[in-house]
Amino acid sequence: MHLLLVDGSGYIFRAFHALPPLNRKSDGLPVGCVQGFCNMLYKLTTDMDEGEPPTHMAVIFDHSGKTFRDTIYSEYKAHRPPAPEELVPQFPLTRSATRAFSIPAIEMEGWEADDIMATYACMARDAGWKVTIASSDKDLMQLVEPDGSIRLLDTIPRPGQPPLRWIGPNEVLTKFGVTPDKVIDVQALCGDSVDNVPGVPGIGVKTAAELINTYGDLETLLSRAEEIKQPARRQKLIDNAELARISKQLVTLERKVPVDIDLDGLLRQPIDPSTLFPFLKAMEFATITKRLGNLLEADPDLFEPDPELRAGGTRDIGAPKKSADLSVAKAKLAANVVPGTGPARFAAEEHARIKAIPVNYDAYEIISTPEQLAACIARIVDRGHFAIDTETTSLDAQQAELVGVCLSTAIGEGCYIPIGHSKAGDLLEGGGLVDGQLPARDVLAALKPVLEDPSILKIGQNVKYDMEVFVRHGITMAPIDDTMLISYALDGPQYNGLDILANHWLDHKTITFGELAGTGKARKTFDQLEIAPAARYAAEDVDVTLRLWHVLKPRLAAENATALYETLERPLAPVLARMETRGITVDRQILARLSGDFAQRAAAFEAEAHELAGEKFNLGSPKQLGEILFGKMGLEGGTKTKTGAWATGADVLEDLAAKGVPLARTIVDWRQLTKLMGTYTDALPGYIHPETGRVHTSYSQASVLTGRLSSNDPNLQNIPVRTEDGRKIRSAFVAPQGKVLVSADYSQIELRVLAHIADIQALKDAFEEGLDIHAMTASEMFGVPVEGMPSEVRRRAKAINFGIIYGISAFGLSNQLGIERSVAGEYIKTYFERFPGIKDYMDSQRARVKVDGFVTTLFGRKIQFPNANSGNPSERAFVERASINAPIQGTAADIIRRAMIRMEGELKKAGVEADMLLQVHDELIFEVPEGTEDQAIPVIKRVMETAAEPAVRLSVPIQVDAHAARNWDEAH
DNA sequence: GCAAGGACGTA
DNA sequence: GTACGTCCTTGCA
Repeated sequence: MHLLLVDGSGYIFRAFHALPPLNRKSDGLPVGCVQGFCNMLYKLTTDMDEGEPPTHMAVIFDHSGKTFRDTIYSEYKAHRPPAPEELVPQFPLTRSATRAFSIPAIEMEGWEADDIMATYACMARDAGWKVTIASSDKDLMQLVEPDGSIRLLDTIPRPGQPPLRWIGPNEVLTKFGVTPDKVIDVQALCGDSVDNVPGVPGIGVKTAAELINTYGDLETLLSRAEEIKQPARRQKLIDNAELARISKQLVTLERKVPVDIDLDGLLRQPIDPSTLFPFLKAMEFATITKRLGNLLEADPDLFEPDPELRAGGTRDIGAPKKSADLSVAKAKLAANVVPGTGPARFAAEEHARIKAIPVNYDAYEIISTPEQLAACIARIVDRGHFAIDTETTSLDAQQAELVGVCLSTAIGEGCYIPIGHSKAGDLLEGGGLVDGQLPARDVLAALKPVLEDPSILKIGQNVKYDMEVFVRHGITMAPIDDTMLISYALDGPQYNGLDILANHWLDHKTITFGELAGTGKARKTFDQLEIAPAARYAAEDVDVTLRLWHVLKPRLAAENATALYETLERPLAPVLARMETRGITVDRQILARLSGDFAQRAAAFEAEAHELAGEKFNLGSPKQLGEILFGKMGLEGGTKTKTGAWATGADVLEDLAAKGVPLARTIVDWRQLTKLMGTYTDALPGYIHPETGRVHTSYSQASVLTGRLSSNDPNLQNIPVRTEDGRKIRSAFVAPQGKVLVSADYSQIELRVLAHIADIQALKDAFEEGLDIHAMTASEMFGVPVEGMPSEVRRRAKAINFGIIYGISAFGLSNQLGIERSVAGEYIKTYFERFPGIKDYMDSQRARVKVDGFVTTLFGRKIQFPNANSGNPSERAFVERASINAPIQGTAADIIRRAMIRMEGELKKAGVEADMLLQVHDELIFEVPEGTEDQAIPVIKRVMETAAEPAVRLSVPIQVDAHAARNWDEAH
C-alpha cells in the first residue's frame, strides 16, 4: 500500500509566489494557483504512477480559524498578513479541483493540515504502508523516516528544476543539521519568524543543531545548560527555557487527530470525466483539459462547463478584500511575462475577439413593464456581473436627478430603464413624466438587491459618479469594477473618456452626448430627451463599457498591473465617493465680507494704475499691459512669450517694481486681489449645495500622470495659504457646530521618498535625527553652521532641494533664485558632491525612460513618457526632468492613497468618529466631534505614517503633523 | 460659442 | 526645474 498526502494549503501559498499570475480570460477571475494545482495533481497521477503508484490518496487543507496552538501561544502566526486578494477566491476553487479529480478533500475545524497529515502518515506507517507527503513545508520534515517509509515530495514549480523533487533524511540533514527525529528540538531553539514561533532569541538553526547534536535533545540541553561554555549562549538558554518548551509544543505535530475517514476511505478512485471536465472547462484551462482528455481517453467536448463555476457565475469575484502586499507586485515583476504567451496572449486574443463583434443598435431594449424588469434582473443574478450606467440631469453627482438606468449583462445587449423623462412644460411648471416609464421607486427597489449584492460585480465607466447618485437614493453599490480606472492603471491618463477608449480599443465611434442632446445653449438635459434616442445612447454606453472591461481586465494580469489596480485604484473609488458626498462647510458670511473688502481695495489699485499709466486700460489684459509698460513707457528688459506677446507675469513685474516702476507693484497687488475674488470669494458660494449646505468637490482619480488626485468643481486643492489675504479665504472653511476640523499633513514626504529611493545616506540620517532638512542641506553645501544661519542661506538650500525633486537644471535654479546661471550650476555640482547618490538616481531615471519609455513608483505604478526619444531637444530635456520627478511625486501619491484606503476602517476599529473630507496631495482634512480630537489624531497619524507598510518598508521615518481647530486656516 | 494663451492659486 | 484646475482675455467661427 502507498498513501499519497497532498498539502493543499501549503501548495497554494507557495505556488502563488512561484507561478506567473493568470486570470480566467472571460471575467478576470484569478486562477493561476488553481491551474498550477491541477497541473500538480496531473503530474502526481502520471509521474508517480511510473514508480510505485499510490494506492490511497487525499488532499489536506487548513481549516480557517483557531487551533490548539493559539491557546498555547497567543502570538502564534500573529505576524501573518492577510491572504493576498487574488488568492482568496482560489481557496474554494482548489477544493473544487480536488473533488473534480475524484480525490477526497479533507479539512478539520481546529486542526492545521500538517496535524492531519501527520496523523494519517503515522497511521499508514504503523500499518506497514509507504507514505508520500507532497509538501515542501519544513514543519513536516519531522515526519520523515530514515527507512524511507515516510518521504516528502516537493511539488512547487521552480524554474530549471524537475516538477517533483524528493525530500528524505539527507535533505532534512542539510536543512536542519540533524536527523528528522530531532527536527522539533532544533525548531524549538531557533524558532520560526514566519509562523512567529519565538524559539530562544539569538539562536539560529546552526547553533541549535550544534547544541542538539551535543546534548541529544532539548530537555537534556535545558537541564545541563549550566555547562555551556559561552557565557552569552548559556544565559540565553537559562533565561528562555520556558520559551523553548512552548516553541517545541508549537512545532510538534499532533499525530492523533480524531479523523473521520479511515485509511480505507482514501482508496484511489478512477477519475470521473463527467465531474472533471465540467470543472476544467469552467476554469477555461484548455491545455490541461486536452492532456487529461488524452490520459483518460475521453472527449472533453462532450461536457459543458460547470454552470455553478462558469465565467460570470454567481461566484463572488469582486467583493472588496484586504489589500494585497507587495509580494504580489514583486512576484509579478519577477514573473517576467513574455508577450505571446500566457496572460499576454489571453489579453491579445480577447481583444481581437471583442473588437470583431459589431455594435448592433437594434438589439438594445427599453424596459417599460415590471415583467421586463424582472427578466432583466434575473439575467443579472444569473450572470453574476453586469455593466451599469446612470443617466441624469447633471454632471455634478450631488445635484444630478436620475433619469434612467442602463444595464448590460452580455456583450451586444443593453437594457435602458427610463424613469425620469419629462414632458416639455412651461417655465413655471414641468410637464410631468412621459408615459411608458416604470415608477422610479419600483425600479430602484428592484435594483437595490443586485446593486448591493456582494456576489454580483457592478462594472462601470467612472463608477464613482454612479455610486454617489445611488447613495442619494439609499443604495450602496458594491463591489465595483471601473473601466476608467483599469485603463488608468494600465496606460495612465492618456485615454480617459468612454468615447476615446471605445475608439481606441474597439475601433468604434460612440454617439456623443452633443449629437444626442445638442451643444451650447440648445443643449437639452437628459430628462428632456425622447426615450428612444436616449435609450440608444445609453445602451451603447453600457454595451461598450462591458466590452472594454473584457478587453482591459485581462491586460492587468498580462502587464503586471493587477496589484496596482486592486490595491491603489479600485478600493479608493468608494472612499472618494464618500468624501465627495460628505462635502465641507464654507461660511458664506466670511466670504461675502472678504469679497467686499477685496473689491474696494482692488478698485483703489485700479484707479491708481490708470493714474500711473496715464490712461484707462483693462488691467486684466496682459496684452494691453505689455503695450503700456514696454511700448508706451519704453521700459527695458521686456521679454516675449512664445507667441510673441510681452511677458507680464508676476516675476517680470516684481523685477520692474524693484527697479522703481510703481505701476508694476500696483498691478501685482491688483492681480492678487482680483484672483482671490474671481476664483474664491465670489465663486465658492455658488458651489454651496442647496440641500446639504456644503461644498462638494469632485476628485478625479484618473487624470494625473503621477498618480496624484486632482480636484475640480470647485478645486479645493488650491485654496490659498501663502499670503495673509489668501489665508482669510481658508478660514472660511469651517467645522459645523459641535465639530472641529483636523488637518494632518506629511512632513517633507517627497524629500523623504527621494532619500529612500535614491538611497542618500546623509539625507536619511538627517531625517532619522529629526533635523531641519533645509538647514542641514545649507550647512552641508555652504559650510554655514545651522545655529544662527541667515534665513537667506536656508532659503537657497530649500530652493535647491525642491529643484532636485523637480529634475533640477541650472537654468531653472538661476531663475528661481535670481542668480547667475554659472553660480546655479556650481550649486548643483556642490550638491551632487555632498550627496552622492543623487546624480546616480537622476541618471538611472533618464536612462530608464529612454529605454523603457516609462519610469515606476515604489508601488509599481508606471508613468509613461511616449516622447522620451523625441527629436526635439527641449522636449527631451523636459521628459528627463519629469521622469526624475515622477517616481518621487508618484510614490508620495501612492502612500497617501494607501492611507486613505485604510483610514476609515482603522478609525472604526479604534472606535473613533472622524469623517475624512478632503485630500490636498500630502494633507488630509477630517471633521471630528469637538473634544474627541485627541483620540482621533493618534489614529490618523498612525495610519498615515505606516501607510507604505507592509508593501514597502521605507528606510526613512515618515512624519505627520496634525492639528485641530474650528477652521482650516488654524488647523493647518 | 469655443479654444488657446497667459496668469496664478495649490502641493 | 515637477504636477494640477480656474479665471480672464483674445481671436476666430
